[in-house]
Amino acid sequence: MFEKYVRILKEHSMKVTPQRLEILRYLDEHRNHPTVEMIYLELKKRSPSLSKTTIYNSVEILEKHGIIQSLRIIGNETRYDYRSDLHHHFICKKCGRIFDIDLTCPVIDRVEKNGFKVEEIHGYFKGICKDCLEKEIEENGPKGTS
Amino acid sequence: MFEKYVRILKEHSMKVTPQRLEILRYLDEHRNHPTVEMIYLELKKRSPSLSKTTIYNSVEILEKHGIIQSLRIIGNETRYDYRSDLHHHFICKKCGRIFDIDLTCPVIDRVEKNGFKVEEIHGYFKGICKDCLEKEIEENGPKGTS
DNA sequence: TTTTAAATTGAAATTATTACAATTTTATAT
DNA sequence: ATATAAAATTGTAATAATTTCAATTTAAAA
Repeated sequence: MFEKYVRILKEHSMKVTPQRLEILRYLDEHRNHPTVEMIYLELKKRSPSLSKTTIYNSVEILEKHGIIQSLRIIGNETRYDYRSDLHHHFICKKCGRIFDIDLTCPVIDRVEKNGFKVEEIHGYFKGICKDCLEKEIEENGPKGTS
Repeated sequence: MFEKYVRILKEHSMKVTPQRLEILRYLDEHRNHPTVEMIYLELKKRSPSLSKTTIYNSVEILEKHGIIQSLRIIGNETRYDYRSDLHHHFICKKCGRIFDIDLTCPVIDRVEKNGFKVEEIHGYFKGICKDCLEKEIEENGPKGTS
């Protein structure tokens, strides 16, 4: 059940705690780029003694070890992504869902050509997702037929 | 002095107020991607009755009209950029300065090929800027000679 | 099993932002 | 120039997100 996450923590010489395992599992199984609040409310159902500070501490150290990644794509809250590899994000302005975008960034070279040493890239795309576009067409007819 | 900003506000049918003019001028002349707090502290020197709420209100409406742009590149605060055209940002992890990066994004097409309609792009690059890299070389010798 | 360093917890503090009601100001019509 | 109405500014209070901190508990090494 948790072997996978135990292994990850041990690989990083991090202590294995039930809280960290639950947080990792939640992020891995949901992939919904949740806020601390979302993780907290969900996990608190099964572990009523869980503290929100623990979530803050855990996501901080998990990110520091490069196990997870934080996002600041919308609103005032930080969101967390189980994936830590380089990829971008798209947020739908209609439904609010955040999608992972698997693209390698073709402009790093050009930025580095200006003398910058690039260590991280965060690409945030905002617009309307496929599903919401299709719904719009159903409702309004194709190409805004009025 | 302020004619430029008066013109911008009028073009958008926005009321012209001294506060808005000062905020626009500050953003235009500094280009340091300041937080609300930074704008507030600076402008308050000359206009002691200025309210922080006014800064929040103003940057909100200026952004809504596409006159300025907001950034969420580091920390918990929103930063503001006088430029509203499409460009990216680089933050130096050493000196904390934020640089404008003028690159057109070559991946929009590929994102849209996946069915998304892209309306905004925010590219955040993090690393070490040219100046800080050069300082490192001065201090440590070239290529980490120890 | 003991020990010790690290993690968890909950409360309090801090920081960023938003809400709101009273007052003032802008810009239009007179 | 003046009156008016709508909108902006202000200061305070409320909310929301995050951080700090000290006490307690726990993980894992000896």
